[in-house]
Amino acid sequence: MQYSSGMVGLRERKKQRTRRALIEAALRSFDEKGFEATTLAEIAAAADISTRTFFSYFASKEDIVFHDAEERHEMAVAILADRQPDDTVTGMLLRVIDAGLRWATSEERGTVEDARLRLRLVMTEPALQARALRMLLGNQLRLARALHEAFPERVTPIEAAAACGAIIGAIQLAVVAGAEEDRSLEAIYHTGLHAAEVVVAGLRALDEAESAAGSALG
Amino acid sequence: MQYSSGMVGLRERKKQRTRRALIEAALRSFDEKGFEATTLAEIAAAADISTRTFFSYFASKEDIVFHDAEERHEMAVAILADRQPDDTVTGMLLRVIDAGLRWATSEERGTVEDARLRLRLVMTEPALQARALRMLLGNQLRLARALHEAFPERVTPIEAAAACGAIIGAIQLAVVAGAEEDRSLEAIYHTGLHAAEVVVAGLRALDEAESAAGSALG
DNA sequence: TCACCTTTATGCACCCATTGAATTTTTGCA
DNA sequence: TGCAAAAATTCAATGGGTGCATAAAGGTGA
Repeated sequence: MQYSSGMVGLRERKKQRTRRALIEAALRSFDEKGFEATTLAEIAAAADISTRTFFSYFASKEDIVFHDAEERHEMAVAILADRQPDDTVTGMLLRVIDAGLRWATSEERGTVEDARLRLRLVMTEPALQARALRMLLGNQLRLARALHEAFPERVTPIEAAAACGAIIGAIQLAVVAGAEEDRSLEAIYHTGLHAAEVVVAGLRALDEAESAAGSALG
Repeated sequence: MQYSSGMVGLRERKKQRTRRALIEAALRSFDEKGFEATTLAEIAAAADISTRTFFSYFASKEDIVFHDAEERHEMAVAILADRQPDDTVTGMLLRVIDAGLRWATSEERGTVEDARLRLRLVMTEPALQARALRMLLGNQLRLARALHEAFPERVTPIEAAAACGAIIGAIQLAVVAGAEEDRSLEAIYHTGLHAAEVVVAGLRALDEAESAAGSALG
């Protein structure tokens, strides 16, 4: 049952190799020439397949960049799935956020350069930004559903949606706003966490003190 | 200085008439056949211009749907621009939110049908959703800058971004999540307000009581 | 009213992503 | 080896979008 890469046939191995080749060729080209300037024909040629065949690997040019987004989301949902009796809504949400931010800024499976490139591309290329935002919206919806299922007695579906939308929306905007200056991945990570803390404390807290930097995270 | 439609030349009037014709023809067709199924050629033909000329009126097919989004955003920024000494961050933000929600769900300048159609299109058509999200992100950034300028002593630029991202992100997700059932425009308006209140109170409040429906709004 | 300049509009030739259909090549397996 | 299924290829077409050169108005001063 496990696809441990040794017991699968030639067919599957070849497919994975082509997939890898496509991703690497595309990312290299996006890096050098930009996303728009890179044509599908070039990407396909670099991986030795016809342009038509490209579409049996990815549904669109944009999808190459987000090829591993699904597992990230599954990780987030998995965290919510095993709620313990003494878990709190904010506690679990912050755990999800922390894991997600680490994922985006450290990137275990690829190099750190990949993470940096991806961030740059999404900030720069309109088509990728649009795709990323749509994906983010979809994932937020699923996350909200998972949150409500984890805490059915504390949050309504709408409140779960508000909570997920708020915390992810805050992080997203804070990161984008802070990205104007050249920043390290660590700085981005901390900006995201700070934004999350503001949301946990509530906007009202912004009016009650000079700064809302609290102790939301252990 | 005022463009009162009587003192402008024939050139300008003709341009506005063509623009109107494009918008109306396009929206009607989007409504009847869907966004994707409507081609630029049809839209242009309905307004009696060549398809090439279409692009001197709108930069893309999607832009027709959001033709009046800019003034909405200017209204939001205008609210923040005249902060009074006793205004609070959350108070002003809620005022902006309330105005924006009313704008989207009541639509003074067009019919209510226009508002309903636009919501349906954005929920349904991937291309429009992507465009809407990108526009929303840009507007949030500008709103965050305006918020920081209105309260430079209370919120840092990052906190302003977190606040705007949180409240708009919460509303967005709550509205999208709640849109699965057929809902009236009033119901959408109230869902949005409820989401905003959750954010104002803070996510932590979700853990402190059974429900977080508070009295954030007078 | 005419000549002249500036804005708009158009036609045309492209590029590129994406899709459908028909066909051919590969691979897995009996 | 031979055959069925999966994958890759070829070919054609659609549709959004752009650059460019040219034509048609519209505005303006003399």
